[in-house]
Amino acid sequence: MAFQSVCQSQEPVTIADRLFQDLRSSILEGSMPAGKKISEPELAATYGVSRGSLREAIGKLENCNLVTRKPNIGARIVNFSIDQLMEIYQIREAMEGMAARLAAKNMTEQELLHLQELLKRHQKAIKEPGKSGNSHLKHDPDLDFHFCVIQGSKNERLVRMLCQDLYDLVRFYRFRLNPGFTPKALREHELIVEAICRRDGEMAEVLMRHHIRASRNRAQIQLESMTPEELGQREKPA
Amino acid sequence: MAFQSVCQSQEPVTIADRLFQDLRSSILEGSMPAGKKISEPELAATYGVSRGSLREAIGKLENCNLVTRKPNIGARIVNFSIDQLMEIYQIREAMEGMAARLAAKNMTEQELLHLQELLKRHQKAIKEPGKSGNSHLKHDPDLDFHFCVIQGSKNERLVRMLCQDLYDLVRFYRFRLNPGFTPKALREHELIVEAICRRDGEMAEVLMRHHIRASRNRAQIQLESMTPEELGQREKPA
DNA sequence: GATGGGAGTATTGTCAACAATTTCATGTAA
DNA sequence: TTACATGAAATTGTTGACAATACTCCCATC
Repeated sequence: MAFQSVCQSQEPVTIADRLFQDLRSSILEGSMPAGKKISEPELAATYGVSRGSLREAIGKLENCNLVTRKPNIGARIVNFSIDQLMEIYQIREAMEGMAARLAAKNMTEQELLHLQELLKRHQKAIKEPGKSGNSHLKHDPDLDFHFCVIQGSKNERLVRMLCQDLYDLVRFYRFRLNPGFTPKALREHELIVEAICRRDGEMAEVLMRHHIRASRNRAQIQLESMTPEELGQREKPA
Repeated sequence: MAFQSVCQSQEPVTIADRLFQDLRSSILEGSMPAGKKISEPELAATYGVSRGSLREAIGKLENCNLVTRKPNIGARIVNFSIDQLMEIYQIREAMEGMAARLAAKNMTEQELLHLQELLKRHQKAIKEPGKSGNSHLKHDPDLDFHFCVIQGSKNERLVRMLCQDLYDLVRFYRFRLNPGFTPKALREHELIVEAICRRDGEMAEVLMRHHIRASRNRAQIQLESMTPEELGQREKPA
């Protein structure tokens, strides 16, 4: 049960849908330069579709916060700053804290087993650093864990808001960072799972918030030591 | 500084924008029946625009969670259940709790004065119940208060997520409810403002979460005593 | 040399027609 | 009577052309 497969499960039935998913992947993977202006005629020609379909796809990307649009001017790939990333961490702290609280209350026994299973795999993976060299690019264990907890909240809208809208942005940035999945982070995951399994929602929320704050600090330290080039900030300001 | 004027400030420059805002108001005010299917040719004719522009507006409404769309089938005005409203309260509890914490840290002295000013007006208004008969329909003091705090968080994305995406749904439902602005709620507001003015973020968050939980309970009690007709659930299921 | 205006180009917004899909109604067979 | 197949009507998805707006480059003026 991969992260992507559940959150973005509906396969494209319409041209605009397929375009949307293709463009979304390209943006998240970084093959479309951050901050670059989108030329509608050019992109439409590249993908061999009409401008109308492309515009609809761009509209969806705008909803995902992956592009910004100005009337009569055009759309740009997002290129958000470290400050904006920190804003997202604050929001995640609040929402995922709540998700952990709800998960402790609402997860089924089967889901608890699945979560513990996941944790064991991560524990094993982190002891064998050979294989997990760059596999995090396609399958991030940290995201898998968070997604599992979020799903467990059983709050449909919370799941949508986090997985669809917010985590795209997380992945957008994470792709440009080193894997944030350290032994320390794993230990935090373990404590969260323990609290959830005890059905201790209060503690699960506290621990999840602590974990996300810690991740935030780790990311901030890492980011501040990087140059703009390393960050892939190949923006082309207007 | 009205709620609407700040959160949805940009005036329509394009036909699709104007359409979007018109439709959004119609849906929130209830003049478009909840759950009703949208007929593209019919609506386009009503507003005297092409289907293309209408479809773009519908796309924006979908992003605001005010309509749902299925490929090759069409769009429907949302008609969400009490359970879904409760989900939204949970999300608000988490996000606005964080907003209150941040507001205590980041609000300027001037903003604090404005907030206290607002509170005084509400205190006065609640003592003179004559005038505030149904004025809450257009200018809800409770929403004004919450908006003021959210703005004070200085977290741009948090503001957008709450004001643009989530509060539309709150207003959608609130329009069908009695005014939730009771003396009890006002007292809760007072306590929150006190904490924010003391720059006590921890306490502000606790109080805000308590307030939203209490609002949730008040709404739930009220909703459970209402018939589907009173709720305006004039849905026309597929 | 810098600034402002204006024609020309390119891009975005809008529209109406065409294609694909779904829905509804009718008729037939079990 | 019910169930299913079939075809017509309506609706949505897609496209290319036209209109409106923004950008660019050049030239005149200060």
